[in-house]
Amino acid sequence: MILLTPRILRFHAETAPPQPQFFARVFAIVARIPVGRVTTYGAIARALGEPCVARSVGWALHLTPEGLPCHRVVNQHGFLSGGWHFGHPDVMASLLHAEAVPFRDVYQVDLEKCLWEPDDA
DNA sequence: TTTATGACTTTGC
DNA sequence: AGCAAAGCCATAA
Repeated sequence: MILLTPRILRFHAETAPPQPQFFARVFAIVARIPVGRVTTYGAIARALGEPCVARSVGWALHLTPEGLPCHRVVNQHGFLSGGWHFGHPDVMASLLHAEAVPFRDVYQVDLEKCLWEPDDA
């Protein structure tokens, strides 16, 4: 289940940004990433209909609620950019290894094999 | 309100 | 193929 932090909810309630529940959309897609697969910020952004919000997607993931498989989100090169959020990329790498995600390098997954493109439809 | 930053992407060299 | 610069969006200060 997707959980929005009180701060985010309050922000939406007060300012009503042009992109309603932008975070919720990102979170929903991240939550739909199958086990053993990973996706990229660009793919998520594209699923949102805005290919250029990749950066914002990373921002949203910064506020990732607990229970969201944010470790399955990597950059276009397959690097565990977000791994640092876990304290150490090895933590993220371990999570991905546990899901049988093919690695191209120690901190780089093989997008050719495990890339999952989200479908917002 | 304006400026600066970021878990990015794409284009150009 | 690999490195550098510009662009885009949302957020934080």
